[in-house]
This record gives sequence, structure tokens and C-alpha cells, in this order.
Amino acid sequence: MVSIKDVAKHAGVAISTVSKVLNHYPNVSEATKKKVNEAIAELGFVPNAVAAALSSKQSGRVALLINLSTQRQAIDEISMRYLSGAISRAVELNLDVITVFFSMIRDKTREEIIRYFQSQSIDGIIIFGMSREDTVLHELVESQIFKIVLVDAPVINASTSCVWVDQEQAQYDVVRHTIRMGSYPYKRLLYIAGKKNAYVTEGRLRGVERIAEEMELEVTVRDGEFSELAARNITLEEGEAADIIVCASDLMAIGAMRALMDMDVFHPVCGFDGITLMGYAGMQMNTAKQDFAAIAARALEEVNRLLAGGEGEEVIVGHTLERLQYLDIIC
Amino acid sequence: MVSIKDVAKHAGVAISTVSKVLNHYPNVSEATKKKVNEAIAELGFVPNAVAAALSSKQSGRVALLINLSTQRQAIDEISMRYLSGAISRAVELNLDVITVFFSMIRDKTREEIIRYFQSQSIDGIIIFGMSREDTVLHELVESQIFKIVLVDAPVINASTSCVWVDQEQAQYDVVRHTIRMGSYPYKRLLYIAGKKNAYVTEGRLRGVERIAEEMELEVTVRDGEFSELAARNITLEEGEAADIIVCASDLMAIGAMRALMDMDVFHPVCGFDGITLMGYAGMQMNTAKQDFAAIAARALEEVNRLLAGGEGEEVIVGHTLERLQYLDIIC
DNA sequence: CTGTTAGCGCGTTCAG
DNA sequence: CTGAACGCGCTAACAG
Repeated sequence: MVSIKDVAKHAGVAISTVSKVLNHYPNVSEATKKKVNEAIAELGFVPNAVAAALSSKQSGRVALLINLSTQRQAIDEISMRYLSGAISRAVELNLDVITVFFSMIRDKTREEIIRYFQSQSIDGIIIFGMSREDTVLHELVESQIFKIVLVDAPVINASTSCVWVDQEQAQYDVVRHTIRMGSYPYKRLLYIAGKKNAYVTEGRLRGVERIAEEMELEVTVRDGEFSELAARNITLEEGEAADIIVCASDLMAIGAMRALMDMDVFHPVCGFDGITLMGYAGMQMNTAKQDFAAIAARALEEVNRLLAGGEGEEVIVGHTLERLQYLDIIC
Repeated sequence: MVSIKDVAKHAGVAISTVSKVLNHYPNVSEATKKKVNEAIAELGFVPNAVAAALSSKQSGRVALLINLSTQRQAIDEISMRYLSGAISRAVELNLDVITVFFSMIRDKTREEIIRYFQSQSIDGIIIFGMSREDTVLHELVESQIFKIVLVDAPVINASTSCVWVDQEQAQYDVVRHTIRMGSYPYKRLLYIAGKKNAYVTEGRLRGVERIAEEMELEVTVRDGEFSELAARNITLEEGEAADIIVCASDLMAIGAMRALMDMDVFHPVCGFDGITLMGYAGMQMNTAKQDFAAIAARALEEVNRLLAGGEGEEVIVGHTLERLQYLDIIC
């Protein structure tokens, strides 16, 4: 393995000089910089990230903390898009990411988690979908030991940023659009909400309440827990009485739609997320589409900024509306 | 951060002694071992993996090289199951994994890839779905610089193992089962094969040929490229003339089935993989189910064995048959 | 069985 | 602007 020492010898300079051009220090003359870079190219030298980390006490490693439920297809897709977006951008930013599942740190204390990350010399963490009840994670955020970026959770402090799409606006938009496109006046709206302690659930709820007030709709809110089955059952109970059914996720929208089919009634249904799976379910509905890969990429940029010494901030990512339909062929 | 030096001082022993109990060396008395462990517990010491890696020249880091196509839902699911299986087992084995996509190393030379992995001090690699045309990867395998485990590719050498399910047998089984369950005698079988250069494609093809010979079926083989669209078009052309359609993937089976529906004819269709997505597509068919998470976990154990000095070997993982059907509700 | 010592490859003072 | 020297936390010979 070719090391910085070899480069120094080859270029006829000292080790520290090589290190300086490597790390873009200001005080190096163009002439020696050129010599060093040539030596690097000739030898095919790549800095040893491990040694650099040990020496500088900064690893540039960030952990992707993700909530994978192996039971749910839709979750797979969302997680995968998050992961691929994050990992791709990480390469560009020259950060090193490792993936950690929520399940691996459940029933661990704050101290254990901190030590785990420290032993891995991780200095940045991106948490996807922390919910209100993840108390240990909240403690971790408050401890400010690591640079943290929260996706879809609204906590900020000096070393914590959050990035998310405006859930309220997205939910508002998709309902408004659906109603405007509809042919007859809607009166009663059934809203099937997401998991109770998820921050996104609250934002989306506010969105549907806002549009309901504006359009003078009578709203029934039920707890769907992001479960297709729950959404189905709720629809069987209350779907008949509603003029429009709005769900806080595409998966629940599938459940609702299937229930309506069984009941042989038709009402428009709104989803949320914009997952490909919808194309296979053979149904049409409007949805608020989130670009998960872009969100994750943005989160990585944010953690990179924090690692460089930046302050925590809030980042809002845009959303789009989409009419999902039966796709004859996906690929 | 509490270091090994602190522990040594606290326990009243030398640094190297602490290192020895940490790494389970044989020559330490029970008494001092106890002292050291107590000191470790009291101080909450966690070894710094980075320093250990630099010193020992062994990182215990393995790269998961995976072929993610963000276009395909089915691929998402398979990749995600691979990843989650691998990562979970990695934690248990105390290995550190990073995820790398094929797209990140495409158009890189062998040397560049080697240097990349070396700079990351990776010493094991698991490659999911290397195909015959990935020449650079083949070179990487042959160089034997890293301990490599190939999932679904049949190369072995001193530092390379492969783990896979018996594709031939699985394909044989699912066709045999489907025909046995059928009510009338089948004569003509349409086989829609996978990507030409994928090793699994060849195995599955042998399987279908074997069963065809046994049952005296007339086989037409067409190239489906693992594409739903291609399978659809092939079925539109040749589906009418066949008595049974066998596809090398579930996604192609969906395409074939939809084509049959459009043509308003019915023939049994076989899939391959056993992905959840099928439940949403609203169709019934037999499939050979692979447990991707288990395969990935097995691959990790295998790479761990190689890192410990083991020789490369072939590992066959079992498969199951499954009747996929329209699932009213997944979760 | 235990302690001493020399690096691993790099970043970072501080003289020159 | 450059280079010698030290140390990051740990492992691995080698002495004792």
C-alpha cells in the first residue's frame, strides 16, 4: 500500500507538505503543490481514511438511522429510496455512511447508543422518521454530542438540523386538487390519519383541517396507524357516509379503495407519498408525492454543513402532486 | 473519551494486558482478566475501532456491493431484503458494513476500485448478482486482494466463496408443481428467461429444460431480460400457442399474466422470487420463493469465515415453493 | 503470565 | 513557505 511517505519521497518534499496539499492548506506554493499532485497521480495514492480519522479525530462517517419494517412493501420502497439518495450524495461529498436500523438500537440506553456510535467513530447521524415516542433518540439529539439531521421531525439546536417537506401544505394541496377536479359538491370528508406519534401525522392533519375549513367540509378523523388493514376496516365502517376519503399514506389509500370496491360504492380517495407500488395495485387516485431520494440527499448535505461547523437549521423540501394510475407496464 | 490507557491505569496493569483481554488472548490469568473487565465496566470503556484497525491492518469492514435500479419496484424489494439481512447479521458478528451501489463503480478500472476499497480499509466484499459481463468485478475476484463472497455467481477461489440457492432445482420444482396441479395435459411451454449474462438465468434455464424433457414438453425459450414489458410483448406474440407460461422472475410473470388477461385467454403462469409486490398485483400464480434476507445473512457469515482465514467454498441455500395469491390485505 | 517498546498512516504544531 | 518531531489509540512482537 502506497502511503503519504512514498508520495513525499517521490516528490522530494516532506510528509507534512503532502498532507497540506491533500487538505488544501493555504500556505503551499503552486510549484510544490504541482510536484506533489503529480507524485500522487503517478503512484495512484489514495489517503488512508482510517489513519486520517485517527489522527484528526474526525472520521467523516455518518450513520443512517432508518426504521425498516420488513413486513411492509411500501416501507421497503421508501427506505430504499432514502438509502440510495443518501448513499449517492455521500460519495459525492466524500463522506462515509453506515446504515443502522432502529431495531438495532431499540432497548438500548442513551449511554449505550452514544458509546456504540463513538466506538464506530461516527460523528454525524441522519435519523429518518423519529417519532415523538422515541425518547432515547430525543435525548441523543439534546445531548448534542453528534451532528444530527432529522428527516421528518421538527427538532433543532446548535448541532441539529431538520429537513422535511411541508406536510401540511402537501396534504392541503392534494385534497384541494382532488375536490376541484371532482364533479359534485363534497360535504363529508373521512380522514384516515397516520401513526399517532409521528410528526408527519400532525402536519398532515393540520393540512386537512385547513382545507376542510376553507371548503366547509365536515371532517371525521380516524386513526389508521399507517396500516392498510386498519384503513380498510375504517372505510368499511365509515366509508359509505363520506363523500371523499383522504388517507395519510398510499398504503392506507389502497386499503380504503379496496374496501370501497367490496362495498361497491365509489368515492374519490387521496393517498400520500407517491410510491411505485400504487401502479401495481390497479387503482387510480391523487397523491402528494415526496422525492425521498432528494430529501435524503439534502439531509446529507446538511449533515456535511454541520460537520464543517455550521449551525442547525430547518430545511423545507418541496413536494409535487401526482395522479397515480393503473400502470399497464412499469418496466 | 476514555482510552485503553485509562483502563490500564485504573486496573493497575499495562496497556498491552488490557489489549490482550480485549482480544481474548489466551495468556492472561483469571485474576487480572477480572480486574481489567471491572475497570472497563466502571469507566464505560469502548475500544476505538478506528485505532484498532489502523494498528492491526484489519478493519472488519465489509462492503455490500449491490445492483440497485431505482426504476424497479421489485428490485427495490429484493435489494432491501438483502441489505437488511446482511446488516442485521453484521451487527451480530461485530462486522462493520458499508453499502456500495454498482452504479458507483461502473466505469472505474480495476485499480481504481481496489484503491477505493483499500482507502476505506475494507477487507471483505459481498457482491450481489454479479453477471458474466461485469469483467472488472471478475478481475477483482481473481486478484484475490479482498475476501469476497459472491451471491448468485459461481466463482470460487482461495479467498472467494459463493452462496446461492440451487436455481436449476428451484425452477424445476416450481414448474413441476404447477403442472402436477393442473387439470389437463400440457404440451407446449413458453419460457421467458432472464437477463442473458446473469448466472441465475442459466441455472433456471437448465431447470426448465430438465422438467421439459422429463414431461416431454415442447419448449420455446424467449429472452425477457427481467423486464415486465418484454414479458408482456412476448406473451402477446406467443402466449396463445402455449399451454403454460414460465417466467424467470415474478415481475415478468406479472407482465405475462396481464398480457393473457388482455388477450382474454387463460394459461397457468409461474413466477420466480416470491416478492410481496405480487400480492398487490391481483393475480394468482406459483413461484419459487427465495429468502433473500437469509441468503444475505449466510453470505455475511461466509465472509466472516474467510476473514478468519478460511478457504473459499460453495454454499447452497434452500428455496421454497409458494402459491402467491391476491392478498386482500398485507398489513 | 506481564510489561516495554515500536510502529500503523496521517494531522498538526513549531522551528527554521 | 517547508520539514522535523510528536501523538492519535491500539496491536504485536519481544523481553523479563
